Amino acid sequence: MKEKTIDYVLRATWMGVQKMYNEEASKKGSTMATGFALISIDPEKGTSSTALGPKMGMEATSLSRTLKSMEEKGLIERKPNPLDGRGVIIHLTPFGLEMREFSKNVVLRFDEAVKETINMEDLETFKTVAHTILELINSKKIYISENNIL
Amino acid sequence: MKEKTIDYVLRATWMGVQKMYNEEASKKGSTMATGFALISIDPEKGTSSTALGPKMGMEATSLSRTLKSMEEKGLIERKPNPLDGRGVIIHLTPFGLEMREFSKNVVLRFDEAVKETINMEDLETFKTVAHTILELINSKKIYISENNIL
DNA sequence: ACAATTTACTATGCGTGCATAATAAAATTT
DNA sequence: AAATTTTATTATGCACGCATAGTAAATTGT
Repeated sequence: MKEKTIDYVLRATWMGVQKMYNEEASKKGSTMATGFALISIDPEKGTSSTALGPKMGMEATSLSRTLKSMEEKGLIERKPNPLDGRGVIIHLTPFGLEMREFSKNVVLRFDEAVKETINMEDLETFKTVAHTILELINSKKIYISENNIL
Repeated sequence: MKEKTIDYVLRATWMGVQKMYNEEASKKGSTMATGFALISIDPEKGTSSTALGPKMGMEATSLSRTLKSMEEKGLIERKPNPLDGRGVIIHLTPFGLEMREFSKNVVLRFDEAVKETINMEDLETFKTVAHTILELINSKKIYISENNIL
């Protein structure tokens, strides 16, 4: 059996987690990305659109459609930022808060299940390796394809 | 600084790799998924549609659109399977073969870069942990949300 | 042989994230 | 103060993978 490349392992594992998260979320008529967003919104002070993406580890613009559907579902409200005419602060509705608890539990229980199954040193190694891979990519110094330095 | 959950680490890392792969592929007018498909198609014997998905670690149906666009771009040809009236064998065109080499190099160079940066034991641990996480999910025995056993 | 089931696809809707572009309101320059 | 640049946000096109549903050919059961 041929050795799997690192990208394959990463992709397959993340896809598995994603699928599980979507299955869980769909039990409540929600989705994975919605759950992540709910978790990342400050339940008291709210969170600006711009801050939300980075907080979730993604581009700020990637949430446009998700936030729109969350508003339509009554999970969030967008209130103008009194200090900045451009700004918007996203607040959770009571329903949003309720769904936030559910989403948070799904994530935490999965995290616990992993921690119960895998010993701490190995998990630390896992995180460190993942971090190093990301750094390697972002260092833009790996020579990948002929034409360019990434 | 709060500890990141395992799902977060996995997701962020895979997203980083995916982004890099797409940037590389776009230099040749291709995409990540197309590259993965090219790599997984047997250059000599070809590969059936059904076998391709699982070979790439995904559902067999997930490739419908990708394969269509690959055919339109002249990367592959679909030939009927003489042994099975339902079956189709996907073959690489000369252009497909050329692009396959490129894609393979991108993957292999990234894999090498990772291996040069991270020591082997840690990488092995990484792969083992990833595998264990997937097993944990697929064992369907983790209790995640209230209503159901996943 | 005929009917029922299974298998190999293909197509399509949905969610997700990136890139890009547009708009409007700061902030900065001049 | 006016002009330029930057920043916050939204919208949209594209790629990707899953789920679902359809079609046609093979297989199995009777």
